Amino acid sequence: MAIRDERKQQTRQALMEAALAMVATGRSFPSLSLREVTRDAGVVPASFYRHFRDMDQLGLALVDETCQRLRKLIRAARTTQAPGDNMLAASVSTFLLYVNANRPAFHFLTRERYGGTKDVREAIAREIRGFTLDLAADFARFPHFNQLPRHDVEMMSTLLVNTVVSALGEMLELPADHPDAQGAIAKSLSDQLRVIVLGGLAWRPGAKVPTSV
Amino acid sequence: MAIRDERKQQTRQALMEAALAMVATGRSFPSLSLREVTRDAGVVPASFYRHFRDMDQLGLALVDETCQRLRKLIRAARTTQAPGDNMLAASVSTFLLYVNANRPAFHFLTRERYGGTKDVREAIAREIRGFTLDLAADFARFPHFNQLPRHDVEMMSTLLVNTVVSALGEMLELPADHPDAQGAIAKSLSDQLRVIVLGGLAWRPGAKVPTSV
DNA sequence: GCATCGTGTGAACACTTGTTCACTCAATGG
DNA sequence: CCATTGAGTGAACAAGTGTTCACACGATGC
Repeated sequence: MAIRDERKQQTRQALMEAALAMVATGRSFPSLSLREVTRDAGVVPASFYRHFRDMDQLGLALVDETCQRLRKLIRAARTTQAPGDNMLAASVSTFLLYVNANRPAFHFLTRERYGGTKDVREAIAREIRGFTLDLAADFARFPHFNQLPRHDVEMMSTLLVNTVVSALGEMLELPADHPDAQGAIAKSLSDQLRVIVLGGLAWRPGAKVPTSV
Repeated sequence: MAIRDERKQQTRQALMEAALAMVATGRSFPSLSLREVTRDAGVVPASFYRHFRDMDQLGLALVDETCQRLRKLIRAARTTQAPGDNMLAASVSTFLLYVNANRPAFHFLTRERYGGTKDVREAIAREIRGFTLDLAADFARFPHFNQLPRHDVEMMSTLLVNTVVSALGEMLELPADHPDAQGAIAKSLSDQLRVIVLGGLAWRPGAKVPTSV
């Protein structure tokens, strides 16, 4: 019962990787055709239906699997992370290593975050939110922040994550091997994160922000 | 020489609005077909070529025109903006009004920022950068910030703009008339902007941020 | 008033698309 | 060992695609 399933997963993987590779070269996922994907995967179009009902399902599977893989990696990295003064810069640099090691996956997520179908966008938003909450939990253990309302800490986590995601988008526009420009982005990103942390330290809950909306 | 050009601009506009409307309903621009657009615009496919060489050119024109329009609006709003303590919240609320009044345009820009072709992405990035520099110029006139290096002020402007853009993306996922959720986003956004400003006030240039990348 | 210009037309083209179907034939399990 | 299962095949389909062409016919400029 092994060989059969194994081969099936193999072509399933081929389909997903073909789609991922095409997105990584600049195509947008919704513009990929089923036939293109099967062609690149070295399989006849009809075989596609043995694995996915349609392209939308492929997209969802792609989100799930790439997110699952990234979550594992990030979780592993976070536990081996020694807290300290230059924690930010260190986190940034390991994050950039991830990105370069998983460019196609990040490319796909970045493009489909707003570009994909409703289901895909929601799946990605859910993943980002989950990651934000994890970060908030970590963050809420630090001196000043453990006295802030949970809501405020989440607000700042969201801000941090958004900032990282923006830098990610900027990085993916660069060619893969451009260390100078990547270094500039890294510097800018860790400066920005530092501004946010400084702001968080100066933050007092519920202070003079008129909610005039 | 008036009537002819006028009618031409009219169908050109129809083509652009048709594309914009389709993107606003959730389609991604690269997946639109030339024939679909002409059909929605009430024109035969061959007429398309009287206005654009191909769909890519339509996309670029769409970026240019929507950005131009938005820039005018924003510039007008900025000059009528009285600086003051709740400037942030006021800016946020007028910004949200813009977004709701120009949903299709913002939808298009948000989706194509990472989802479009290289040319389109670069055009949008250029626009955002231009806007960031404008904001930095404004910002550099305030007490504390006029003593920071230009580079740092731009870094913070970028951070502010990225934060607004993230909130924008979140807003566009909501249905158009959902004042409660929009209010929540507005509150969160102005809190986040406040964190950044607080961080900027606490920022000292070149202070203990190790560039270990 | 008349020749010219140019937007929009409708038909035609060669292709690609998603989906279906009956089929092969190796792995599976009793 | 032999019947069954199911991943992959290749052909066929109706429908949609981008692009081209000669043509119509009203506005334009002399």
